[in-house]
Amino acid sequence: MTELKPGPNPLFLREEELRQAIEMLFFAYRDFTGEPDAILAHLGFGRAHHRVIYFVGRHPMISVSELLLILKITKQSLSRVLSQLVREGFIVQHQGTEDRRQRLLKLTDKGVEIERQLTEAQRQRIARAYREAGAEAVQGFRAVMLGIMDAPDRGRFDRERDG
Amino acid sequence: MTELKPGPNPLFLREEELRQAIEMLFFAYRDFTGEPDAILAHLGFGRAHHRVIYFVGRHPMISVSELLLILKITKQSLSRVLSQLVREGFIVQHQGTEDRRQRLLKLTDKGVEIERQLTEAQRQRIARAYREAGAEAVQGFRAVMLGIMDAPDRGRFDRERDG
DNA sequence: CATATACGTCAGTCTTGTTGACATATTGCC
DNA sequence: GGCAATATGTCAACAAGACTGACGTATATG
Repeated sequence: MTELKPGPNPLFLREEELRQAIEMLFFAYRDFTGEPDAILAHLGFGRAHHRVIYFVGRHPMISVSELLLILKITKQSLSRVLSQLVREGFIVQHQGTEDRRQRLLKLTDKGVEIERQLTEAQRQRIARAYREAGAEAVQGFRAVMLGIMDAPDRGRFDRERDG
Repeated sequence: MTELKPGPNPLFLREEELRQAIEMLFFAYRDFTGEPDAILAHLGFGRAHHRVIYFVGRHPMISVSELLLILKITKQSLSRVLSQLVREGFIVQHQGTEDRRQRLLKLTDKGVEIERQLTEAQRQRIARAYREAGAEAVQGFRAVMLGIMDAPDRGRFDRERDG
C-alpha cells in the first residue's frame, strides 16, 4: 500500500489523487501559518496584521486601494488592522505627491524588523521544502499552484517587478 | 522572466523565489476556498462546516477525537458546527461497538450530496491545474507540499488507507 | 471501586471578516 | 468655478469561528 496499486478503476485513483491535493492544501496552509500566528499572538496581533505588514513590506509606498485589491477585503476590515499598525509605529503613511488623496504605506524600521521576524519562519520552511524536493519539483509546484489560483492572480508571478 | 535570470546576486533571486512561494500559498488557498464558501454561505454554513463534512465523508465512522486530531481545533469549536450538522440531518452519530463512549460519525445521504456539491468545485479546480501542468509537475507539487507541512501530517499521504 | 477517557455543554472572549451609512479631501472635467 | 467622481476614513452592528475555563455524564480499565 505504499504505492497506490494500479487497479482496474482509474476513476477511483483520480478521485484519490484529487482528494489528496485538497488535503495537502489544507494541511500545508495550516502548518505554514502556524509559526507566525504564534509570534503574532504574543504581540497582540493576528494573521491579518501579518498580511498587511507582509504586502506593505513587499510593495513599499503602496496605496490603500492597491493593498485592498491584493487582500480582497473591505476597507473597513483593513482599516482596523492598518490604523492599529500605524498607531503602534509599524507603518507610516505618506501623502501621495501626484494624487494627494492617496496615503502611501511604508514599513518603519520597527515594521521591517517585525516583518523579517514573522516571515523568517515561513521563508525557512519553504527553503527547506524547495531544497529537499529539488529544482525540477519546484517548477512543478509553481505550475500547479498557478493553475489552482484564479487567473487574475497569476499575473503577479510572470512579469513581477514592472510596477 | 519565464526563467529566473542567472544574475550577479543569487541571494536576491532566492529571496524573490521564496517570497513568490509564500504569496502563491496565500492566493491559491484563498481562491481555492472561495467557491465552496459561496455555496456554504447560501446554506447558512461556513468553512468550518465544510471541513467537518469533508473529513467525515473521507473517513466514515470516524470518532470525534480522531476528527479533532485532524482538524486541530478544540472540542468546543467542533461541537458548535458538528451538533448543527447532526441537528440538520447531514451527519449521524453511531455509538461505538467496541467502545460505547465513542460517537462514530457518518454522512447521511443528504450529507453525501452536499459534500459532493461542495468539494466538486475544488476537485475540478485541482483537476484542471493537474491536467494543464502535467504528470511530472504534479509529482513536484506533491513533493514540495509534503515538505511544507509539518512532518506528522505527512504520514497521511504515503500509506493512506491502512486505518 | 476509583480513576481515566470520550464526549457534551455553558459562558465569555477575541480576531477578522461582513454590510450600511456618512464624512472629508482632492481630482478631473465641463 | 463648480460639481461629480475618487481615495480614504470612520462609526455601528453583526456573524463566523477560533479560544479558555469549568463542569457533567457515560463508559472503560486497572
